[in-house]
Amino acid sequence: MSTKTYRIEEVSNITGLTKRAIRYYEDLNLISPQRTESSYRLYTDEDIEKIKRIVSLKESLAFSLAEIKQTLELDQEVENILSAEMAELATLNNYIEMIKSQIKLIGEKVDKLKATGERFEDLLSRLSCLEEKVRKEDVR
Amino acid sequence: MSTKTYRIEEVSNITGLTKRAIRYYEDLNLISPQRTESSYRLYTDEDIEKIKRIVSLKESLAFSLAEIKQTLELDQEVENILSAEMAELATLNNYIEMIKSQIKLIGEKVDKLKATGERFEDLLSRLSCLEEKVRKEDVR
DNA sequence: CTCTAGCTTAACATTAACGTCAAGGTTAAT
DNA sequence: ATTAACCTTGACGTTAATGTTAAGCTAGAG
Repeated sequence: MSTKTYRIEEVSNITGLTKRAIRYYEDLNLISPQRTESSYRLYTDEDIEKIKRIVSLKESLAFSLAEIKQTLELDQEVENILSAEMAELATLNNYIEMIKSQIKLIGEKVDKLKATGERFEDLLSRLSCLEEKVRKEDVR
Repeated sequence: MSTKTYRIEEVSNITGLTKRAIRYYEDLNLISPQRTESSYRLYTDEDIEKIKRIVSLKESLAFSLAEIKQTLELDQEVENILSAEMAELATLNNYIEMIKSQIKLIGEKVDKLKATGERFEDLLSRLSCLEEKVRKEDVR
């Protein structure tokens, strides 16, 4: 068994979270790394996996109001262009790129959410199996 | 044209937002309802549609850290049950229901995100048409 | 006309999720 | 043994997105 452990800075680099955020998650009892005698936090690969799951769930956070505003504005601007049926080529291509990146972003969020959903689908089917089994034994 | 207007409380009931939130969105320039002479806010059906879009985008917000924690805990508890391969029927069915509701919730968020995505897909294809058209005219 | 319910702005409060010091202990290389 | 580069725990600051309270107009029912 690989018993390698990591200190917080390394974990920060691996997960993309700040050290502050990682400690904060510990305050919230999302994670509970071991400690050295001098109370340095030591993270295992398991801890890191858990943190990665947290990050994935967090990243599927969709929109702050500021982002919603931008989204609606982009929408509106494009609608204006479309109804005017004219614009410079450069402008058009600009907007096309912006919309493409929006679509990509949304797609990524959808994927992450779906991954979480599938995880639960899996748990559900396994639980259902167990339930059936237990039910039969109870009858017996 | 239906010129019906609504006062803020009505809008609150229709959209499920608090009056405070609705006013706050106005501060952020997400909406700009008309005003009566005595500066009462008057919302049109269009305003309400816009607010509904905002709500939809907001609801696709996936998880706060508190929710993430619950999600991970549920996951863990189910894993424990599964690995122990035993539990009372009532307990099992409880967890099955909890997981089902998680799955449903995630499905709803995915749907809302997808709706937003499709909206942009539509804009993109219309923009691309226009771009092509403009490009041809430019060449001419 | 009056009263109540609803509207307004303004201002301060709160919660989540961190950022940013500060003061001091630890580790490891030189 | 020293020093730089880590780590620790506070504690206070910040931003977004509201909640709450207050003080004072307004609209509509009776």
